[in-house]
Amino acid sequence: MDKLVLIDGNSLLNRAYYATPVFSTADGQPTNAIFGFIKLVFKIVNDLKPQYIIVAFDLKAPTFRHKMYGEYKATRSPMPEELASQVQPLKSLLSAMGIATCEMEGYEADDIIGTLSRKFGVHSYIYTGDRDSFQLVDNNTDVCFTKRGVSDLQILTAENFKQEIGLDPSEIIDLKALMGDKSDNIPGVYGVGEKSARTLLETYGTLDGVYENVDGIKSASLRQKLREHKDEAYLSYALATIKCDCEIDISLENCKVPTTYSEEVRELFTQFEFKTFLALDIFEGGSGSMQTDIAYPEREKVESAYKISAAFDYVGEYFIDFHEDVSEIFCNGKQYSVVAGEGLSVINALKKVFANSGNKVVIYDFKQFLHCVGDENFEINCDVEDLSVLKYLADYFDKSADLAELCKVKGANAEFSAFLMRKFYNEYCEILKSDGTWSLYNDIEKPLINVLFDMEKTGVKVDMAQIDSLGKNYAEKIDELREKIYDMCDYRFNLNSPSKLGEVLYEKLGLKLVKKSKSGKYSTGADILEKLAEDNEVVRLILTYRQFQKLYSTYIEGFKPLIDSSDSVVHTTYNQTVTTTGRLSSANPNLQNIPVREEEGRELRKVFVPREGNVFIDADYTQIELRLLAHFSGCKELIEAYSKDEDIHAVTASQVFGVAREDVTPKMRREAKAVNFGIIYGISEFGLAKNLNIDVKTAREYIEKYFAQYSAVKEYMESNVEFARANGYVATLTGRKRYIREINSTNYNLRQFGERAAMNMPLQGSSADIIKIAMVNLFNALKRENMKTKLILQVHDELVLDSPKDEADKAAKLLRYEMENAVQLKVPLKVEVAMGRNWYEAK
DNA sequence: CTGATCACG
DNA sequence: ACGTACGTGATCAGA
Repeated sequence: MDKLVLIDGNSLLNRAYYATPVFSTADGQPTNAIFGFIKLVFKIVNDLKPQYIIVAFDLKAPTFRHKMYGEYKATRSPMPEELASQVQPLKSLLSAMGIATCEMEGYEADDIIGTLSRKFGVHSYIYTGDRDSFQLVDNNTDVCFTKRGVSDLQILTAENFKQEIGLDPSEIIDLKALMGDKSDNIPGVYGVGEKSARTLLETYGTLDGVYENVDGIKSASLRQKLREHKDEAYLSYALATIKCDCEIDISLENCKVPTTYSEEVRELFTQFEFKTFLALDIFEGGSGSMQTDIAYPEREKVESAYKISAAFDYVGEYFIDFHEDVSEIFCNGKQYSVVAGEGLSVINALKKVFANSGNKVVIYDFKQFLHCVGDENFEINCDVEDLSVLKYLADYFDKSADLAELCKVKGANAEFSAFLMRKFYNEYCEILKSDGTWSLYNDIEKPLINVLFDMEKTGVKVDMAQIDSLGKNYAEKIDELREKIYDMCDYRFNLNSPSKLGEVLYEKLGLKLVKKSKSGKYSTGADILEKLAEDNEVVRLILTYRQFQKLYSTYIEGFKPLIDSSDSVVHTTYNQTVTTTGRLSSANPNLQNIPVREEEGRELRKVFVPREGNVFIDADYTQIELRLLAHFSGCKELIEAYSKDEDIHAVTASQVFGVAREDVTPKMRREAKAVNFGIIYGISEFGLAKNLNIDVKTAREYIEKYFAQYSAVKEYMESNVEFARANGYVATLTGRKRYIREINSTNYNLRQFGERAAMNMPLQGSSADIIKIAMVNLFNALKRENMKTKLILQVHDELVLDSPKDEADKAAKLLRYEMENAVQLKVPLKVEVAMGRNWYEAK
């Protein structure tokens, strides 16, 4: 049977808009929704191979439903401007493409689709993001529902409908009649939600059935609700019913799926800057192949060292998807699947590839590869590019974990991973080169890979005696506290379970409930317990218990298995490709969150020690993000304060509280410090109030005062938000980008979050840029000076060196110099350096 | 496998 | 009327 595709144009354009990050052409026309829409159309045509296609649209004019019920869709907020401006261009494009569209005054797209699905005696496939259309499913009609985004399709057919939805298609109308529909403002029966509506339909079958048996309904309140809102229920039934017998004058002949497209379409794609589509062979004179499919190369399984050795005599580009057991390697037009086994090690086979300076290697996660090499004689003379780092910088949206997943996400065959690397590599390079961030990759991130590898490989030495003795102390404390708490509560329970603790605290001990968590459980977070602790001994003990429990489980027990028993060294892994701001992260173990704020935990830093005969040199940027704020905003007061090396929090305090510098109290300084932090985070009254434990009104006054004093900062923050709104992203000093989809969201909370992220990222991210530059430069300087000093730790604004005593002074000077001079800003970068026999002393 | 909690910048 | 500081990772409990 012939296939007819019916697309709910408005619904899918909307989905495409929110699923695709906002982007625009050079002249400012947003095109993301159009792109997403056409991509989906191509995908449907390609996968389903239908004979006919029609796209139905709603019109602005009121429909028969509005006449029935004035409030119909009244609560719907208008389309965002960036989306509205894409509707007409899409229609023109579809028309140029020869794809039939249909819209009718007085009717919605749903009605058009319903009617057409019954009209021609073909099998219809309805594509929509709207559940209303579920009622249209029958033996000749499937609904392809875009669950999230546009690619996650749920296919509903006559066969699977009951199983997937739990109802028959026609019952969708009865369901809506009872429960209503918030998005369309269909009232339903007030007080009846999905749950009770489904129960009713299970029992009585239809809306009529429900009302015929309304007297027999057990629940008095439900019975009353149904009686009271009977009119609304039947009105809702009428509103939810899709009309399948509209008068539509359209013939199938005019709805054929095009095979090739005119020059006009090519021009429109060019105008919209749709490079992906221009690359397709779908224009007049071409084959009409919609296949974005790449012509995959020959792939050969190799198990003999001899054979692969011959292949690797080739000089040129190599693309390597490295795994110790099976590596995929693409070179010279062919992909080799190298299976490690007796007499064939992938590393050995690759030795001559890396040794030949005429080669260029593209690999996914070079640092990981270097850890696997292990061979002292493995020389690297060729240029090496890391696709995982390139992807991190260029592909802002995809969060796929590894190369195999990336291939799948891009709709390609993951077996040809190495071959596909070339395609991805070229795409990413082009993106970085065209948006001016090639140097961020080439001069910072790429050399940083080797720095991080060296840091990880070197590792940090651990004092085993110290960790054991601390562990013992903590364990004793924990036992003691646990028994005391059980005694005082007169009840033994799992102290580590927040939910049990909540029950005991609030139900058994009858403490005043402050707040419930999202999932309806009692909150027992430290900020809440601290308020209760003022006049409750048990709560104080619980807080202390928690503190030691954390230290013991995470930093003693959690650490032990990660210490190399042969030399007492821990090797963390620095992840270069996870954060949205450009920071590194550290894992297994995380060495970037070793306690420091409380003395009990700070002791743990005595565990980390230099190697024999060495000292630690620790250097911290002081307030680097606030200095960047001064730089970017150009705020005169801040720049002046930093130029004179003044106490910035005290300066802020005197300005915000309107007192002379010498009259600033410690409390005022503390509060001003919180304001300064708040500014960096994209301040909100509520957040500041919570942090300082003051009321929202006071917090608001602080913020207003701050912005009144530092108007340039206010303008700078606003400009970030504006920029993000217009461009969809914000950027750092080096051009590192973060796209913020939430910035134009219609959801207030999401949008607010987007705005705070837009304010924070350039500061946090530029700080990350700067320390990365310093790390690369320091690494080179240490090498240049032939020094044995090793960079071993990075904690966002702090670097730690493990340095032989006889070169420590020189190393400290280099360290300070490279950090302070990584970049030139309008304010000086200040670094505090300290030395010590362990991390505790050096900080 | 997610949420709550808490360690850091 | 709602839910709120930015960025991470580890551990534990309880589905």
